[in-house]
Amino acid sequence: MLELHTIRESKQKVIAALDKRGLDARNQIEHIQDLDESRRALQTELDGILAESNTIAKEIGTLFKSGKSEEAEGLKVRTTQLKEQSKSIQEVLNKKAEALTEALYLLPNTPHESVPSGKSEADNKEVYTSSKVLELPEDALPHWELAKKYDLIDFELGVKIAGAGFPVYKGKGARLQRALISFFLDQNIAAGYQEIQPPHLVNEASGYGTGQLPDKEGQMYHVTEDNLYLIPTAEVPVTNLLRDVLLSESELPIAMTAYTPCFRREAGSYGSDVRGLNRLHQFDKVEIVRVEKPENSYRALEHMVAHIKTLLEALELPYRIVQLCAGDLGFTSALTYDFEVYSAAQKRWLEISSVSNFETFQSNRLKLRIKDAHGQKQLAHTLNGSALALPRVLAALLENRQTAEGISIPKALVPYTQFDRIAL
RNA sequence: GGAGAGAUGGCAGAGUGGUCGAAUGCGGCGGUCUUGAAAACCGUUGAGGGUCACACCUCCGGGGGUUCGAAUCCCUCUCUCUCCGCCA
Repeated sequence: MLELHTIRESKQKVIAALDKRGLDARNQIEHIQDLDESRRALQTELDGILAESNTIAKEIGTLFKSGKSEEAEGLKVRTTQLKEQSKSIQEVLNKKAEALTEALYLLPNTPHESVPSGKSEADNKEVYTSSKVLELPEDALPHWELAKKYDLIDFELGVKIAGAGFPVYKGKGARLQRALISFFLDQNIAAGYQEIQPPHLVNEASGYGTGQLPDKEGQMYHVTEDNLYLIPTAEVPVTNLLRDVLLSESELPIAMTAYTPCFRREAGSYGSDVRGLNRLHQFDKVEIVRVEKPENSYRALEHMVAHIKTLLEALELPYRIVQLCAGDLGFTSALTYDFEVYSAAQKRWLEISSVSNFETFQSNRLKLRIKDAHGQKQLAHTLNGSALALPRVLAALLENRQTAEGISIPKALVPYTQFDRIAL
């Protein structure tokens, strides 16, 4: 969530930044400011009362010890009054503080200055395109047909076991999936990321920590019996490893990578978007997460982008990078690059990675801070990116690498798959 | 599922009603010594609010209560650990 002092000190800037997202936050910001001011006024009033009552309590103690119990009894009357006062102020104060937190939770992150303005996907800015886009023959098949032809994925069986959006990978399809996971993890480790295997269920505090709650409440599977959530991405458990942590500068940067399945309810999705592997309730993803000093975070973001490029190049896939416009930016992000792979058979771009700098938006909720050598504390910056999301990579591999003799496996993957072709 | 124990600063760990924001150790920071480092020794070192800065206030898992006064007593919730049972 946004920092209160930022709102207090640069109110107009915050409003302008949120306006770029297409959000008129003037009233919300005013409301927050009112709550903040009245909260502080009440706090000051309460502090005064508590100070007096502390002083009297000490006096009473001294009086009792020196045997002047009558005088002490006299003072008790005053403390009783103070107690009543402080109690009623405290009640109002708690309500204000709660309302303030709730109001702050509802505000999305402010976009970085360089984020292009715009309303939707259509306004995103293409910043890089890899060599040339493959031309496939007219009879090229989409991946769901290829998956069937070579018996790699069974969507119907998934429906029987769980429901739509829960594919069953079989034989070389399963092997290819596993190969991709290992390949990505190994590449990430080689780039300096520490491998983590986190829990796949998280508690409520973790959901709030990275910003899925309360914003995306309905998009996560909720195990109500135990009040746990199935993770929508490894970002949640991995970033929350650092919740309530005070880091020393020497511990930075922190770079972690994790493979996990991801679970998303995708309530409201429909149509051709959900065909095949395009949108699933359960999918695999390898994630990278970084914690950085504020002054280094944008350089780190560029490094992440460069690293993800190497993954796609190793897979020999045509791709482009787009910078999301303010209107398309995720709730928690200040700047996001999306990687999209071209699906020749579907004739469309498929998002396979999203790399973001959250600046202090997450760390403010997480209470993730850095302490420098002089004892100065500041919030860390958090970043993450997919490296990479599996299903669409798999889809793109199948579609882009189909030949009359079957599907050829990129060289870099062969050591992992142990086969270089999927044929009938 | 049953029984018991516990939750205190970056970490470990003392503290059963006022002298406790809290002993001690480790870690961190500064210094002495050293060519440099280690060791040793000396000093320093919790977090949040508030203030120009002080003052002041809050915080010993969360919430409530008793009391003039609570880390300490009571209630409650959450979580952790141990033993038993069940089990991959």
